[in-house]
Amino acid sequence: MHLEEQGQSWSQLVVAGSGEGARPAALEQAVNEGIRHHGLPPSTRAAINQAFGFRLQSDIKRVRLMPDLQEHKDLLKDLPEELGQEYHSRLNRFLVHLEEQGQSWSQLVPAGSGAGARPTALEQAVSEGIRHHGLQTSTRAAINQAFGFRLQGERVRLAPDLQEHKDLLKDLPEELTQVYRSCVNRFLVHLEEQGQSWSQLVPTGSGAGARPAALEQAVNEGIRHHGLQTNTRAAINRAFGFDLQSEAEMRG
DNA sequence: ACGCTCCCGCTGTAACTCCC
DNA sequence: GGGAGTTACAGCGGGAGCGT
Repeated sequence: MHLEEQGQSWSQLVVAGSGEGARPAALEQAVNEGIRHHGLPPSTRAAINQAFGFRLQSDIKRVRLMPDLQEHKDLLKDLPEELGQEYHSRLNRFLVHLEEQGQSWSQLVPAGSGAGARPTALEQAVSEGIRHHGLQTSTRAAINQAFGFRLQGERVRLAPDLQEHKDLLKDLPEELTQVYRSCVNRFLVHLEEQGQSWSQLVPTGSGAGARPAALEQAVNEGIRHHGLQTNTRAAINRAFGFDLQSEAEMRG
């Protein structure tokens, strides 16, 4: 019925003969739009997949969920039982990440590494993944807990160079917690590394409740692609009374 | 429509390290 | 020693997928 309301028909969207395992692009788009914008129930996609044996997927960006390498599958299977589901998930993500980088666990971890070990190649891969590829900070904790390793994070101490940014830090509200100060600090440093500055992104006079678009984009990019802590957005909102939103919120 | 599970992102506090 | 700054961690909530 939704299709007809849109002036469309099934045969326009699905190439004749599409069968088991097919993924008709036009149909996928129509289904996803119907769900997103026209109030179709989210299960519509699953229903169509079941009915026709298709493999339609959601249009939100999804990463591959399971590792391909047998070695990695085995690793996941043999994790200690008491490891929480959350850490299991982080580890899963990390192994997928490794494969995307063309690497594997056994390349990074010398055979026989046991409790207390600190395999350098692994440590580096984890830190890089966290800093540059959007892995969660708790990935390190997950690996440490699962294998008894003692991986550490990289320490950088940086302060902004621009006077503008130094002034900004000096004038943060007193009640702002240290964690949030740190996040704002890191963000300003990040901006400078990108050749940008606060005043380029934030229109003068932006006050409580504002949502400067350029700033929002810079923050979300920094979090997703440059390893800024996820608190950074919250920190900036607290510090300046802004109402920046996450990519997830904007999707929804 | 609803329940359940899995997976993931967001937030804020706890616990740590660094440096004067 | 203590303040400033950083990282680890836990809890929460929500989307997706699947079944009923």
